[in-house]
Amino acid sequence: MAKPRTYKLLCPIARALDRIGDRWTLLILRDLHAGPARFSELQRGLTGIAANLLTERLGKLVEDGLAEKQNGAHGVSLYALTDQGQRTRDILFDLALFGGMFAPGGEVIDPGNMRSIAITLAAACERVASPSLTMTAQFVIDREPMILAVTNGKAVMTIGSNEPPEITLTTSYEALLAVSEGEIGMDELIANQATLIEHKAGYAQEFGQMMSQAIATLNDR
Amino acid sequence: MAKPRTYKLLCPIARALDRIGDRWTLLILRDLHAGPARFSELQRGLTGIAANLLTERLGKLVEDGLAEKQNGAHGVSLYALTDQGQRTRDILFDLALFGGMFAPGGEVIDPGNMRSIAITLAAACERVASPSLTMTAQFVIDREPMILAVTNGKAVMTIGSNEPPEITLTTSYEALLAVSEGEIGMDELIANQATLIEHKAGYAQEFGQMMSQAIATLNDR
DNA sequence: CGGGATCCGTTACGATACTG
DNA sequence: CAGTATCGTAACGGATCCCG
Repeated sequence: MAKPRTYKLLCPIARALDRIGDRWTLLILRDLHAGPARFSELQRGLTGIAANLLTERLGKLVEDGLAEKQNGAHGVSLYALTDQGQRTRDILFDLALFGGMFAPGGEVIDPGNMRSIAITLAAACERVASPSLTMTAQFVIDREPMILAVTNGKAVMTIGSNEPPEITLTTSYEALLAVSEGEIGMDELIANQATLIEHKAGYAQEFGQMMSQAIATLNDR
Repeated sequence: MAKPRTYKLLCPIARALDRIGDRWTLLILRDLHAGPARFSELQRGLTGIAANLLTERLGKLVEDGLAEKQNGAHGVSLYALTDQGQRTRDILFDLALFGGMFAPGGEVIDPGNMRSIAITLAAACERVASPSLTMTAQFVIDREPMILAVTNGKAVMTIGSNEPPEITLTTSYEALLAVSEGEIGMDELIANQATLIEHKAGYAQEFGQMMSQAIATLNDR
């Protein structure tokens, strides 16, 4: 009788899962937390999602008021989180920290773009940042720039380069993975496989310390 | 090729969802957070889950080290969270608070047992409890007892009656729903549709205040 | 009766092809 | 580029049966 598969329970957890519990939906939200994205950008980042599923999931997110379709420049349309959609942030933070318990599978898969790790890095940094910390750091990973804005201990990572950073870390996805797997340390990364530029003096040490601790929280097995 | 539907991505959120992202799994964990449960108890609480799915999900949770099968008294077997499984707590807390944004569906469905609301009540109480608060409260909802243990601001709700409470609130599921929907206030609940017993003097006011605020956070639309 | 296993119709997903 | 359409396959839902 054309009934969708919903839990139809009064429990708020079930109500939440009826909106964001479907396959792919939380990963779409994950990517949208790194800033507005176009359809093809999302599709590229979600290795292997079928176009029709992405269409359907985005449609449901819009319908439920968690995302909206914006008209960007040059007639391109962008999907962005609404205020309500932003409130999935804590859930994704927790999932990222919980998922660190499990060893990743075998082969390294090209993630398509860096959106998939943006919120994870933000979660890990926020976990270890002191409540008073404020800094703007730029990451350039495989030539893709992203900005980590830490404001009074709250961390947000956004794809692009909107704000002038106090520090820039340039490295590769694979090298960063090696760090997150504990194969090399943050110090070795900076020494051998990355470039760290201080645009303002005195941020390098604090940044390095934060990142070391942050990445350690992603791998507490 | 017998490949299960996993994301196979390095992102820890994807790794997390590969363990707990399947349909029903998070709801099973929700119920297990209220204490060890037998198969039939879980099945009754998860209105409509097919037995084979519950079997499969439990098997995967055990395989992934998130739950374990215990041998209880009289040869009954119990499923319980492992330490790793306990770490889904924050995720469920956030889901409960996020899900409060959405209005529940039409019909009131008998939840089968009270496990489904245990972690939600704990989440709401912890959200509003001061970091120094410690108290033990008993809820008896539709004759089912559960214990809310708040320790230094951390809240855990467990089915049963293991600890002597300082206060007992006896009421019905429907009345509690009416409060959570804002139809009646906590004070009206206590006055008309519930019994509040202080086993130690002086806890009633603090308890009532906490519950009012807690339930308000479950309904911030 | 509790704790599942088996079977089968229905629904959702995944891959590819196609269109404005 | 941003989706729609189609179709084979995998997962789910409900029922029935089995076993201690």
